[in-house]
Amino acid sequence: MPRVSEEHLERRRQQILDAAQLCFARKGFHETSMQDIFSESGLSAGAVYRYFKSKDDIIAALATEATVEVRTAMTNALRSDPLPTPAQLIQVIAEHVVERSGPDGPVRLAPQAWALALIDPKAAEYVKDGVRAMRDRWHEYVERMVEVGWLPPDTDIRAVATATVGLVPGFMLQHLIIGDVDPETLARGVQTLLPFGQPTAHSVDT
Amino acid sequence: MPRVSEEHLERRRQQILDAAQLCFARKGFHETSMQDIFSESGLSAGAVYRYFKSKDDIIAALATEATVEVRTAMTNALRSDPLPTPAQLIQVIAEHVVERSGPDGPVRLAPQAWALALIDPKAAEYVKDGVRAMRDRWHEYVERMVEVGWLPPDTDIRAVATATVGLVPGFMLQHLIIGDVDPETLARGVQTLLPFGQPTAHSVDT
Amino acid sequence: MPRVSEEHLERRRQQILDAAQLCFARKGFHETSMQDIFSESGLSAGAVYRYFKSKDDIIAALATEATVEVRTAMTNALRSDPLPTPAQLIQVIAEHVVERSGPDGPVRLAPQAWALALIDPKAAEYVKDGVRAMRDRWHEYVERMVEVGWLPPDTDIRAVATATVGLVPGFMLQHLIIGDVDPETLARGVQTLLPFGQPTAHSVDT
Amino acid sequence: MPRVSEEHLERRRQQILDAAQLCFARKGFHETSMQDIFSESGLSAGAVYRYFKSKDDIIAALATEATVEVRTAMTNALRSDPLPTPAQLIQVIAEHVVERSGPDGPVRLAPQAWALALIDPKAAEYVKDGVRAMRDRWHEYVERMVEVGWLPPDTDIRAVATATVGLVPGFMLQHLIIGDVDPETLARGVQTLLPFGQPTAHSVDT
DNA sequence: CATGAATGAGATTTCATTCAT
DNA sequence: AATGAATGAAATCTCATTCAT
Repeated sequence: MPRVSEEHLERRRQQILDAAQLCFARKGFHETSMQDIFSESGLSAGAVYRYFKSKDDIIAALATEATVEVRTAMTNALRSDPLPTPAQLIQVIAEHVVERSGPDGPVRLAPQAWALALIDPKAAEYVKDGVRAMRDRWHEYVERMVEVGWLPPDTDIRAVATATVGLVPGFMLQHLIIGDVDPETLARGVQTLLPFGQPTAHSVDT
Repeated sequence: MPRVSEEHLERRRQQILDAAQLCFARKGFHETSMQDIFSESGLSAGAVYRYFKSKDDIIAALATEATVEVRTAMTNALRSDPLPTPAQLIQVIAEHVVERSGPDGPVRLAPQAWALALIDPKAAEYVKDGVRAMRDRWHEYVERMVEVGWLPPDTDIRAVATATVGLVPGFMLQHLIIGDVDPETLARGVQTLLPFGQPTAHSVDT
Repeated sequence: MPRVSEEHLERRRQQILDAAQLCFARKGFHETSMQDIFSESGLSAGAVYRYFKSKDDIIAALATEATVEVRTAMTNALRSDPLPTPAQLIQVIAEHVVERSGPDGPVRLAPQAWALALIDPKAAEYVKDGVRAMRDRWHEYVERMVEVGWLPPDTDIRAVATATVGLVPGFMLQHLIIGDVDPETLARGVQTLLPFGQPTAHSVDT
Repeated sequence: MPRVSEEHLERRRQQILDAAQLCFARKGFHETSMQDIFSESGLSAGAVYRYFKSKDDIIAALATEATVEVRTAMTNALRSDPLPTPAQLIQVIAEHVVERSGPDGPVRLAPQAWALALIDPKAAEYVKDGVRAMRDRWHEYVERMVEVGWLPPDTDIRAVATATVGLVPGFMLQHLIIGDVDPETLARGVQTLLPFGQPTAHSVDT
């Protein structure tokens, strides 16, 4: 079936990634055998290995993508005008997370990628990039918080970004592992702590 | 009626767990072979299997313990008098995390346990307990924040706990994966966001 | 009725054999994959399989050729007039061997063909032919040795040919595997043992 | 079955080597699968891999041994008193070769080892050692030939050893591949060429 | 005539676990 | 109680070959 279109090749590649994502989300990187991926994709061993050099290659491709959409959602949200409050921002992100957290959802790969990064130096590279990218978004957001006067001009922006970056994995873990949290609750909690954009903010505190 | 003392048995058991923890911290649950544990512990296969029914049993024992000390540290801190500010509290916890995050440290097991929980229902049970226990501590702390007037009486305590619980895994991931954060920075960020116990709190906001 | 010329077909065939010979000389029959041959020849799988039914076919074609040139050299030398001494003959052959023993040289296929012949009955056929052809040359040479009076008339020609035939593989193995022998040394050794054509021959022996 | 005797371990090791030798002699290194060795030895995969790190390890162990007995036979023969004639010596060796050349005989591994040495640098090491050891024996023999006056005092011993060393592989190849030669014929041929210890030696030549 | 994507059997090796000693 | 030899299923990956285009 040679001399196929570029598009055909890309479709095959995606077919494999889709199958692998389902398998990984269900069984994890290690417990998923290549045979699982062959079966799920409907392709033969040789076919899969034509598109990916190794299982690690497939994992790398997916682990890199796992949180891309969530980050994109965050980027869009934080750049909207007027600046969303922290509660609004986190709610948008949390909703994206929930949407992609079903039994087969790509978000389930994120904790596995974190675990992998502690073990495998190759994986550490790209997982590090992902986490850093997330923190960069928060950094940008905190800058804008300063701009609009929600935080003082002398704010240590990096320090604040470091603190806030935990909101997303914190929600992911609670959602994926315990499963009893929802974006609204999270947003309400954040609004209570960071009552920007509300007249009653921290009134007790004064 | 055993020939050896109860104490001897307990010591052997701990010997195995210590060895396994080092191995797991270095290579992860899956990449660590039982042989690795035999070698590290200096015991034979038969000996290890006398104390633990299976590899999963060892993982369960360790994954349960992984964050126990960090939680204890948190419990102690939040019950001290006067109530620590969020920044003080998180700094104490983060310092405990850092201390236990060396190349062999038990904290490295936590992300692996999270990943495992998504895959293995048995593991999900005890990991869930661990995460819930952490959230319960935050719940208790938020209650006290209300008591001392840092948050309004009608605060949705559960929602705020849900939000704050991410601070610790957020820091752990940044520390373990990227490695460029420290407790002081985190505390400063938290102090900026939640400026309790400081006269200048959110003054920009009014 | 082919669309392309006979010459084109032959050229393609040779192109494949040339590529395969390089691969086989470098990596051996088994370690060379068909993909290696595709790459080296610049042809596609389909193209190669149009000219050769199987990998074994290519091996057969090359293993047959491997020592043809060396045998031709021997034939020419032994038929020259006057009859070369054994030392002269072996030196000519050894020089041909050395010339064809570089990293990619066809002589490197010979030991592989011998090994293959012990395993594969098909290969045994043509390798047997090659070895027999070599022995026939020696047979012819020994006949001429008798003719010129270097060996007695009642010489068991076949027995002598059997003995001498080892000189070439013996040199090949030492040259290919150890690499510290040269045609001159070999010739000197032969001249010492079989001092024909020299006045000092076996003077110790008389 | 632990805490077994040293002897038991050695027996197991030999059991594996014996099985592997049969397999390799019959099918060659590559065509023999590890499964073949498991079956032939009656051991499980795990058992075999306890004693040998890899298939290459087994090959190395056997390829090293393949010609040891033949070399020992040669050593014994050449050191006997009085010095055997070349014909006597080669006949003894050839008989040893024939005895060990049956369908399962270890001598069948020698050509395979030669072929392997051209491809695999690891194998080249030990095969080189084997070939060199063989040449050293011939070197020793040629020295003694000089001592007893069969060759002149100014003989280039190394050159002569280089020439004679081919007698054994030459016979092996003819015997293994064509199968129509026998030690007596070979000895007769050598006697004709190197007529030491006989009154009629090279009489034609004078 | 030529392409090269696809096949799928089969190769080597590892590993958790058992149990005779 | 302790040993460690043995098991054998399963994992990843390769490769000669085919055939639709």
